[in-house]
Amino acid sequence: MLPSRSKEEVVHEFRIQSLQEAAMRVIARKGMTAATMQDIAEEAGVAKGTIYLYFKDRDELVEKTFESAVTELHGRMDEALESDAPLEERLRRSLHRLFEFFRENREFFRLYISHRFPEGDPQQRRRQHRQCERYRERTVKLAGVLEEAMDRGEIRRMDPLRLAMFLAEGTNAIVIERVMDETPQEPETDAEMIVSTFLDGVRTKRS
Amino acid sequence: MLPSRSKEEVVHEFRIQSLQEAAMRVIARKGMTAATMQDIAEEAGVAKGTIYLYFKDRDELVEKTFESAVTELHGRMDEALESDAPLEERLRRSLHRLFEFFRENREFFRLYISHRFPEGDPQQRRRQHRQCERYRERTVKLAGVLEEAMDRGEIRRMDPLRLAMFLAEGTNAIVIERVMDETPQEPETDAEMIVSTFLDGVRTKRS
DNA sequence: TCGCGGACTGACCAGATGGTCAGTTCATTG
DNA sequence: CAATGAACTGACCATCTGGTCAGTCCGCGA
Repeated sequence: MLPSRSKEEVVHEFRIQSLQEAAMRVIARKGMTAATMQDIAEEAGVAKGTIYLYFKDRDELVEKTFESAVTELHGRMDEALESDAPLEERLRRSLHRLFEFFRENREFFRLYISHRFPEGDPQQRRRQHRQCERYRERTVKLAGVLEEAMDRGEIRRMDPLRLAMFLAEGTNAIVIERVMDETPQEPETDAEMIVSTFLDGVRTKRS
Repeated sequence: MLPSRSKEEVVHEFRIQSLQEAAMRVIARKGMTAATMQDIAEEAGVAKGTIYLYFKDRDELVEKTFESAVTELHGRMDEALESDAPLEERLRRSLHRLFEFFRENREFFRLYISHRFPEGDPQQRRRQHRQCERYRERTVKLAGVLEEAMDRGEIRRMDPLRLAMFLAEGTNAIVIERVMDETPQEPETDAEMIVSTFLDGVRTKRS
């Protein structure tokens, strides 16, 4: 049983969430650096000062926004990856959830990729380091699954991390097209194409 | 024979080039939006105002800088892609040049990727559209080569553009690791890993 | 009904940054 | 040597934006 939260706490959390959602929309529309606090406040229908009642500063707002969404996404994908099905099936399911998530949360995409290459001095960059790590988590997790499959002899042996990066970024390419060019398509098709290319390659076999 | 250029023109072009190189270094160090005109001027060893003698505004400086470098990179890669060797060989050579280029021009990398997801209003974004196109060029070119290979029966038939995107982004992943984590390695190794994964996949074949 | 206090507002401030331009430097030329 | 003007400088300006805070609003309890 969850501790019964007072009405105030519920309202408070609701505000936080709606501010985060507004931030996601604005960042998606204008880009990470171009999205101003004023923009986000207007999008959320509050005054700029109100945001500072719920978040210490701009960085905290962006960080928390990113954190919530990425936790949701990674949770869904990990669940699929952790089953005991064969690699092919696990990859397919995990990719399916990835595409599904980005189809539901198109806004999140820009925020997501803007964290891959944090800007600013190395000093400033340290603050974003943890968020960059969240991105890397997914790759490391995937590398673990791949290494396991190598141990079982399902795939050939090679550097698992590098292979995971190749797969993860290649997958992103498809997401990029879907989100940026607004070409809706069944997640199944995309997932299938990636899995089969990854596992079997594209070369025609000569009998 | 090139039209003999006057001494002034030579000096002028030299200045432009050294300003562009300074811009590349600063952008690589501080990031696209954090790099100020003051920073770039200091890096080039001139006063801020001097930059405006050679470039209309900040946008033009960045655009021209990007343009020069990307033309160089694409030129090198296209040359490799356009030979009449089998696909495998062409891919290998092209990737080799890509890795080589980024090893020589680490600075360019941040500028390169920052153009993939232009920020700003859709209205402002239009100015960057052409630069975004330069990025896409490479993918389209690659897609053409892949389609040709499909026609010849070298690889199985599928959406060539999507396949090219997958390959191009997957390749970027490796470049990212090399450039960001500063782990030098022979371009040959990376290129070989990508080509073999792409062509043959990773699944162990059962006889 | 009154008054309390937390939620909210938005004018305001300080710092940063792109861009300007009046003034300076200096090689060239008559 | 003096005059010229192109190259260059850097103080200055206008604007923008993150963050502040004195004041307003409003629901609720006495």
